[in-house]
Amino acid sequence: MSFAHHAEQTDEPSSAIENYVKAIYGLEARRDGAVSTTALATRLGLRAGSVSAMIKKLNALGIVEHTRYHGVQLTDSGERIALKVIRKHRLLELFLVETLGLPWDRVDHEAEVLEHHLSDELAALIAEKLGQPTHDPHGDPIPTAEGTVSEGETVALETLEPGASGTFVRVSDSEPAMLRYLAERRIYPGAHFEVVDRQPFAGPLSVRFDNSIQSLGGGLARAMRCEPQDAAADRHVTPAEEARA
Amino acid sequence: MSFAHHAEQTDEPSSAIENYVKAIYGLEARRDGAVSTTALATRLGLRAGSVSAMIKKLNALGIVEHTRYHGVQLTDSGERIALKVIRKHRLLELFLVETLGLPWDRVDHEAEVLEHHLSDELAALIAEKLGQPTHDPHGDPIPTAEGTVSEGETVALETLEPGASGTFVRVSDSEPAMLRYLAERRIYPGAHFEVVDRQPFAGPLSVRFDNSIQSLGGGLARAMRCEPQDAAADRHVTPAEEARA
DNA sequence: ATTTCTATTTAGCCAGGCCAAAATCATATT
DNA sequence: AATATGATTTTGGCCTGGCTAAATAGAAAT
Repeated sequence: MSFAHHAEQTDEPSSAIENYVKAIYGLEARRDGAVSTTALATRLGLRAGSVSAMIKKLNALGIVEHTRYHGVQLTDSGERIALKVIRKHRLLELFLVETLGLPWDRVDHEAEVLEHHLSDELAALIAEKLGQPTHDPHGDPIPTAEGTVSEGETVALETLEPGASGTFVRVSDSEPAMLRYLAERRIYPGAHFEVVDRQPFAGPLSVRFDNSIQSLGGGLARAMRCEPQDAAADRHVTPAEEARA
Repeated sequence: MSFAHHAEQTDEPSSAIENYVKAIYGLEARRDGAVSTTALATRLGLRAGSVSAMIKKLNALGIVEHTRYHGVQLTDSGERIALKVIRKHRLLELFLVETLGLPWDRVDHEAEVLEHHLSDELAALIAEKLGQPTHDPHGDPIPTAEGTVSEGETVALETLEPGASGTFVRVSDSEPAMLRYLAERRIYPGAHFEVVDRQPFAGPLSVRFDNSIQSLGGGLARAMRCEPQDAAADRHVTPAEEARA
C-alpha cells in the first residue's frame, strides 16, 4: 500500500511509458528483485542514458521505485499498468487469430502497436466476444480485468528425458520463424506429447505428438514450455485448443 | 500527374499528418478549390500558426500544393493518403458495430484513434471478413483499396416537401447525441420514408418510416442526407441494412 | 489611394522521447 | 590502498508537434 505523496497517475500513460512498464514487468519475473538500467535498455533497444531519464520520470509518476544506481521495481500502480497492457496485448492476439484469421506468427507485431490504442471498453467487448478467454494463442495467460494472472509452472521441453510425456503449454509470441515452423507441423499449445528419444550433447529430441514424430532441438526445444504429465492434471483447456477442436 | 522533384513519401505518415490530410480532404469537398489555413485550424481545433508550420512540412513532403496566402490542395499522393485513412476509419466503424456490437454513436470516437494504427494487412482482413463492404454504419461510402469512392448525391431531409418520399442514406458519424436519438427510433440509413407534413418557418417535418411517424426538425433534419424517390432507384443496399435484415 | 480589418506567416517557446558524449559511482582486482 | 572496469547518471542536442505573440501581406471599405 504505497502512500501517494508523489504525483498520481490520472490520464492514460503514453505508449513509451507502457512499453517501459511492460519491459520492467517482464524482467522482474526472471531476475527477481530490481531491474537494472542496462537490462532495460537492452530489452527496449534504447540507450542507457535515455532509460535513465525515463526512469526518473516513472519514479516521479509513482510507477516505479528507484534507488539510484540500483535499479527499479514496479509499484502497485506500475504493476496495474503492466497487467492492463499485457491483457490488451494477449486479448488482441487471440482476437486477431480467432476473428480475423491472422496467422499466429504475425499477431504479436500487430498487437504490439494496437495494445496502446485499444480502449478499456473495446478490450472488454473483445473479451466478451471471445468468452472471457484465459490464454492467448501462444499459451500465455491473459490477466483478468481486475489484474490477476496465473502464471503456471513450466519446464523447457529441452529438459525432459526420453519416456517423459506431458503437455506443450506455451511458446514465445515474438519468434515468427519458430511459430511458422510449429504451425507447419500442426504443433500448438495444448498438444500432448511423449519424448521418444534424445540425442546426446544437447542434441535434438524426438517427440511424438498425436500421430507424428517430430525432431525438435536447439532454440525450439528451449523455447517450448511444457507441463510434465504429473503436474498437467489440473490444467485448463486453452482457447487455442477449443478453437481447433 | 505531379512530378516528384520534391521529397517523396516512403514511410508511414504520422497520426498528425493523417489528420491534417483527412481534414483537408473533407474541406476540399465542400468549398471547392483551395483550403485556407484558418479553415483547417478551425476544423482541427488548432491555432493558425501551428497549421501554417505543418503546411510547410506537408508541402515539402509533396502531400499538398501550397500557394502562400491562398491555401492548400492535396496532391495525388496526398489524396491517396486521405482515402487510405478514410477507408480504415469506415471499415473500423462497420467492424466495431458488426463484430463487437459497439453502439453506432461510439464507433467514430474509437475509429478516430485506431485508424492511424491499423496496418494495411489488417484492414484487408477486416474488409474480407465483412464481405468487401461499400458503406459504413452511417451510410458513408468506404473507399476501395485502390482509392476510389462513390460519393452519391444527396439532399438534406430538411429540404423535402410534404408528399416527397425517398431513402435516408447517410448521417454524420460525429454527433453521438443525434445517433442515439435515431437509434432509439430505429431509424437507420437505408430506411425508406415519406414526408407527411412540414411546419412553416423551418419547423419540424413529420416523416413516416416503416410503421411509425416521427417528427424531425432542427439540426437533425439538416444532418440527415437523403435520396429522393426518383434518384433512389440504383442505390445499393447498405451493409447496415443487410445486417439488420 | 489610403485606411482598416483579417488572414497568414514568422519567431520564439515548451514538452515528450530519443541519442552521444562526459562525468560519476560501484566494485573487483591487484 | 590504488586502480581498472563496467554500470549509471548527467549534460547537451535533436526532432516532432504543439503553443503565443508580433510582424506582415492581402482584401475590403472608405
